[in-house]
Amino acid sequence: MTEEKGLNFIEDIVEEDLRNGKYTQIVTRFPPEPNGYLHIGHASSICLNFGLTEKYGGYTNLRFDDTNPVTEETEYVDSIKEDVKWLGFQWKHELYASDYFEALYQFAIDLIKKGLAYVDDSSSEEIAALKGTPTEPGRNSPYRDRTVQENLDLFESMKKGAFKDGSKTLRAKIDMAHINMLMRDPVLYRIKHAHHHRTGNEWCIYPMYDFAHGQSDSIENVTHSLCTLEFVPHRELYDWLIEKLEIFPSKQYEFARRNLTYTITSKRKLLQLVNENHVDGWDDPRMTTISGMRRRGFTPESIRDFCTRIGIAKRENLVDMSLLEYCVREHLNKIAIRRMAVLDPVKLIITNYPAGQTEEVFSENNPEAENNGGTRPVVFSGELWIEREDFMETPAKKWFRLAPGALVRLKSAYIVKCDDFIKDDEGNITAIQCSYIPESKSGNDVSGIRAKGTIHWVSVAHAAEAEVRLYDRLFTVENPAAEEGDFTSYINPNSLQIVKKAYIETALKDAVEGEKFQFIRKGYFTPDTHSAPGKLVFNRTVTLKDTWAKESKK
RNA sequence: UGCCCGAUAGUAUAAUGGUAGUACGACAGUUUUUGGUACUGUUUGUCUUGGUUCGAAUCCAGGUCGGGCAACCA
Repeated sequence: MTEEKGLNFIEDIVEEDLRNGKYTQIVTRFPPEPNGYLHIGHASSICLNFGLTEKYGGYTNLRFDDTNPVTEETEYVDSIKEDVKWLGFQWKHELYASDYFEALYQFAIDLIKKGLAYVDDSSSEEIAALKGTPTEPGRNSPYRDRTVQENLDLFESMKKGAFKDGSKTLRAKIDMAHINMLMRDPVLYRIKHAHHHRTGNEWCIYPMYDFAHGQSDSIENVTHSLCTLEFVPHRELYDWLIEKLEIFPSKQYEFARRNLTYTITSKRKLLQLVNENHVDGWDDPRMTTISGMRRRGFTPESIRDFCTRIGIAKRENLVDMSLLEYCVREHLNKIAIRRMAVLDPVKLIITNYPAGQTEEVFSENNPEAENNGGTRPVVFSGELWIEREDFMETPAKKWFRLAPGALVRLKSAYIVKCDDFIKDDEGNITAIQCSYIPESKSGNDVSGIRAKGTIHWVSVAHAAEAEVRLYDRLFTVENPAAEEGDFTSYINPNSLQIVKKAYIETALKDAVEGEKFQFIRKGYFTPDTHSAPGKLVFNRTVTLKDTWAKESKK
């Protein structure tokens, strides 16, 4: 079978490497630093790395880039593993850069012996001062010409804890006039007397990213090391270290990180939202973290579909949130169970329905399911809750819901005609009076009447109650990170609207976390993580498309 | 005033010297007991100037614009 869709530039590289026999299988890795929760941008990277080995054979490792003990925590490790698994991917090996601390230490000694690294006593300010600028060369450190033996001894003392934080570093000896600033004798090791989440107090020197990442890739025989564009200048150093160390030549390739409108994808900024209590935690349903989207009701399938659709390239981008919403609607439409819930209730009284009478009507569970999903019984009565917005005292043009004198179908039940309505002293409508047409019962309608509109309802005497949380975009601007000033000043004050008491049909009473529902005509909903029987809480994942909302604005 | 990366409809992404496609969005229509879904149609694009070529989004040169690079972060 031939591939119809065009390949992205990384797939091109992989196919070329496979075709010319450079590799017989490929190895990739997903390498998060455990200093925060994963977000939609990581999902894209995960899909790329795991997707590549699923497609071309080989495997993908999960590797925690835990070389900075002060920012990293086990809580983050656990959440990252959960999120990757939830997205539906299985890593071959669970690995940690900290597993390689001893190996990396030996690499450093190797470099020193080759005369390619030295211990520098300069402070970080002094190092910066000698670094030069992008347009001026740097100057050599006074400690640059120490002998190999002296460097070996000093480095060993560093490891043994003889020196204070910041007093010494190990640096590569490359070229202080190099056009690439990262090649101007980059720091390889720094002293940090800090507790590490895995190695405890065993080490007091920690490798920098540049001395850990490529070597870890190499140790694991990673063939294609994929990272984001900001690491392009690091590639030269990545290759230099592998060459001088004479180890497996992993290759780094860079792609553009994905950005999404009306949100942020920066762990630092997400952490700020959490710390400053702008949101309810990392898994707040308004957050585009994996855990937030999971709690909001997104499915792994929809997120993976989204990542496939936005693709991978090297140019800057800002993807429309509407595409993500499309993907989740597309999946939920197929799997979500249809139920009726009234969020903003007003009473509808059927004056010609016998007082106290009830009857069961049957309503489809999911018309999009293969065999229709079957039906469930719903109790109908003469006193119902309907949505306040489904009635208009003075109907707009093209309005075909309830209005004085208008006919409307009550979903899965009867057609009713609005005869009158009642207002309180302040002019609020408190009840709508209708008469129903007995011959129009859903399923065997012999009335010959056609109602253009259909609305949902819940019987007053049989309704259960639930809290419903309606979410909107977290920011008021498309690209909060690019705006002037602090991004938190662009937070949407109406991003969460809580409906304390919504009326739901009885079939919804046993809803549990993980279940997906469509509240007919209102959107897709899922029980919140803190929802409990008797105290139900639903999160709105996304609204349905609403062409009437557009029409009514005309 | 150095080096590196990039530029294709509103957005994202294909076309790898040979018909500029696809998806989302927008707009219009058909179907509909969800103003949902489904289906149909319409709309809009190669940053710029030269060059090579029978032929350039693609190759070359210059320019413009956007992003990155001077952490003991990753």
